[in-house]
Amino acid sequence: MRYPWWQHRLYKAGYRLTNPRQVVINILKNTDKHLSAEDIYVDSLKINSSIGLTTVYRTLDLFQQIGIVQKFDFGEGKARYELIKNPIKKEHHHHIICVKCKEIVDYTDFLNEELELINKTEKALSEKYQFKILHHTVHFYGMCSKCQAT
Amino acid sequence: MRYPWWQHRLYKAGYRLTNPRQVVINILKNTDKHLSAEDIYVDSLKINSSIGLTTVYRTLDLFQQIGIVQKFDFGEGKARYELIKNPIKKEHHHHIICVKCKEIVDYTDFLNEELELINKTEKALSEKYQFKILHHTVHFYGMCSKCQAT
DNA sequence: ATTGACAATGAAAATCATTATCAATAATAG
DNA sequence: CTATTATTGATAATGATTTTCATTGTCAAT
Repeated sequence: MRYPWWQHRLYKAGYRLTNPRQVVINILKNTDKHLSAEDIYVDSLKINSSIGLTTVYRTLDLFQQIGIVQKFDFGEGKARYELIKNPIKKEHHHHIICVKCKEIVDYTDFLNEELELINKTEKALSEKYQFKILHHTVHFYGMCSKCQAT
Repeated sequence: MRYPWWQHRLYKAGYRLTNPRQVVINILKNTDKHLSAEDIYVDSLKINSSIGLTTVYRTLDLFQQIGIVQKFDFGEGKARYELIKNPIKKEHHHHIICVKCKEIVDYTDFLNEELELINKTEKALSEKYQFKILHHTVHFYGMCSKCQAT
């Protein structure tokens, strides 16, 4: 394929390639953090100072719908976004979230053991419920050591 | 124990038993839906017309922190709440969410197969990352059949 | 039963992430 | 290169959640 995978997805779904979309992709590609729309907007201004926050929101929403980006809600009152990682690759991870201070810990333990189950589940669910599944999340919620002390 | 489990948790964590808290618990106990704060507020008015929306929010947040209630963010722009279900019991379930129309499907398939892995993971994570884990979520995101057609 | 300390409440205003509106601009087809 | 649309950006609007603060309720100790 002559285009990057995400560009393929854009075209295949009938959307155009624009500068704001490239900028957002690049920002996400170059971080391993979970960025909020605001974070991405601020970063995007460094590259193209005319990009609007609205466009960032629209772009992230679009990317999420065509399966380029994963949207996370950790209960902070705002969403965070990440490029979808291949579950087979190392970058794939899950999260532990403190219900009090909202600290987020990424973990990669047991992902191999989980992979088979997830694949099996994903396959069965997409047939049974007629969903085209794009990605999944596993979140453990609890209280971090600091907040337990309080 | 002479008190219901949730009441124990309240007292153990140093909180008082109040009418609004009882009302919120009762509403959650008598539904299998994922209610929003507003939903719960509306229902609570039928029981005690002087309860405020603010208190509902505060109560849900408190319950979430002491492990009575599970807070869900399905990406609708508002949170939903549910009493924590015992993973061993039948009521425990996970979710499939349409990234476009936000339809939420509960599923209980493969939960038995999952149980062992979840328990093992939960134990290991709580030791490794020093979290007191209260509950977990598994979400599959995709596009429902209706939205695929559009 | 009464009281005092302080947790909890409710009303209203404030905050803040996200979305709608709409005229201007840019990307692709032909 | 031009026409046709998708896309954009500025702004205003929305709506869920939080803050503030004066009032009230809970519970342990009288």
